[in-house]
Amino acid sequence: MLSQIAPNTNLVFFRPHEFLARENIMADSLFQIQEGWACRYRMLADGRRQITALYLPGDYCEPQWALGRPPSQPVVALTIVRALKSPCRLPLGASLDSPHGFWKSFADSCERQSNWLVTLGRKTAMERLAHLLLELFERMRQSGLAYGQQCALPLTQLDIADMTGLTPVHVNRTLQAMRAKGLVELQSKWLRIPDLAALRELAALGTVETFA
Amino acid sequence: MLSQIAPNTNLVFFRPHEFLARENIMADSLFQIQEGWACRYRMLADGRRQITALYLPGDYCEPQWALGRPPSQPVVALTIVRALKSPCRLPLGASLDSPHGFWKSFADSCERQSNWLVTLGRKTAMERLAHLLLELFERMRQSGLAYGQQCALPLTQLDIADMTGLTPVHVNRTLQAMRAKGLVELQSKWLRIPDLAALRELAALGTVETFA
DNA sequence: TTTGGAAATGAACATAGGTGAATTTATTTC
DNA sequence: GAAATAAATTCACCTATGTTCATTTCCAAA
Repeated sequence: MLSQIAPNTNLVFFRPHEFLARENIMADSLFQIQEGWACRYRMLADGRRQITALYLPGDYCEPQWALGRPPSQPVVALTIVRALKSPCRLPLGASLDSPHGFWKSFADSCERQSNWLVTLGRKTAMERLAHLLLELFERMRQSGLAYGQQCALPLTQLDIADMTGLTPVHVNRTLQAMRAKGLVELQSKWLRIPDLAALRELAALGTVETFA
Repeated sequence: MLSQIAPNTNLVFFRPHEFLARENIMADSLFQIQEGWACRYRMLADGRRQITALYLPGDYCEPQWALGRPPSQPVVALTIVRALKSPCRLPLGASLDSPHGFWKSFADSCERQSNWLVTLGRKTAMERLAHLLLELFERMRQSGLAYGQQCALPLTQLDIADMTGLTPVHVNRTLQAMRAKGLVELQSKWLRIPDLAALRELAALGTVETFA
């Protein structure tokens, strides 16, 4: 794959908790995650935290930086991250018509963000978790990182809480209820979804949504 | 201003409740709102609704359509809307470097959306309302539609509830509490903010945020 | 000017999810 | 493989917000 790396592109690594970008500091480069997970978030003054995006292998971090303004939220590695770094200004021969690549990725992330507005604004705890686990599984599968009904899920229950707008205690309670119903298996950073259709129904509640 | 309208651009009108776009039906054109308000939303199967974007005068509706995929959520007029309609594919000589125009507008809407994730995920009812009223006031002011500390706000309390992820009853309670504290005046579709700084502090809770 | 429907308000009660603190189980690290 | 640290789990109790339904106020249409 090395032969596909464009000029001005090089490999970089981050350790867990290391920043890929800090608030208000102009990003000079765009990353494409090769391996590992990262997240964007915002902290409130009293310590409340909300994760606003997750970056998985294959994702660009962060498409919006190409629109030419400094990151308004920090991005931090959740695991060891290996990424391709390239100059920030619309790299990658981004054509609006190509069904893949940068713009596709950007449109996907906009749509996911909009789906999360619905989930955070209107869904119950169990529906939120269903949405999250399903979305992550589908994204991992699209990158060829799912194996049957399973995939890696290197998030702590605290991370999950900060993504779903719940408390860690309630995430724990709710995951147990979901396990009891046979909706998910989740242990030691590994997710299995025994019944995809059931989880989809729970997450979407009848709306037509594709987690892409 | 008529002289500034590009070829292939023409004026269109919508009545309240009329659709500017429907779910999954490819938009053939992009609107720039001249007058009136519209919103994008999603309904769940049991009737819960979440508004995911508001379109005010000056806004493009909807930047994402230019990325070449059908709208995933309907857009409906909240008031009488007058808009400029132009062919959908990246109109407007959109240059990435211009500090205004299409891409600026797009980046703004991405950032607002991300701010709403934080608000819906982590903020209390009063903080949510403060965020909403402040954002709307600032946007109206930037379009020259605010007068001193006041501006039009043609939303019902039901609309506000569907934007903030609350119930109409609780919106009502909370607005009254805010009135009692002298934080806002809101009556007959008109908003006045006696103390901008106080409302900002309540909305942001110490995080550095600009509602742009 | 009336009138009919929408919007706002009010009040009593219910509950999903939050809080705080302790305990147990995993996971690193040396 | 023992110690140290982080993550998950449990429990008792609490509260912000939801629910239901009635009442009042506001407007727009005739």
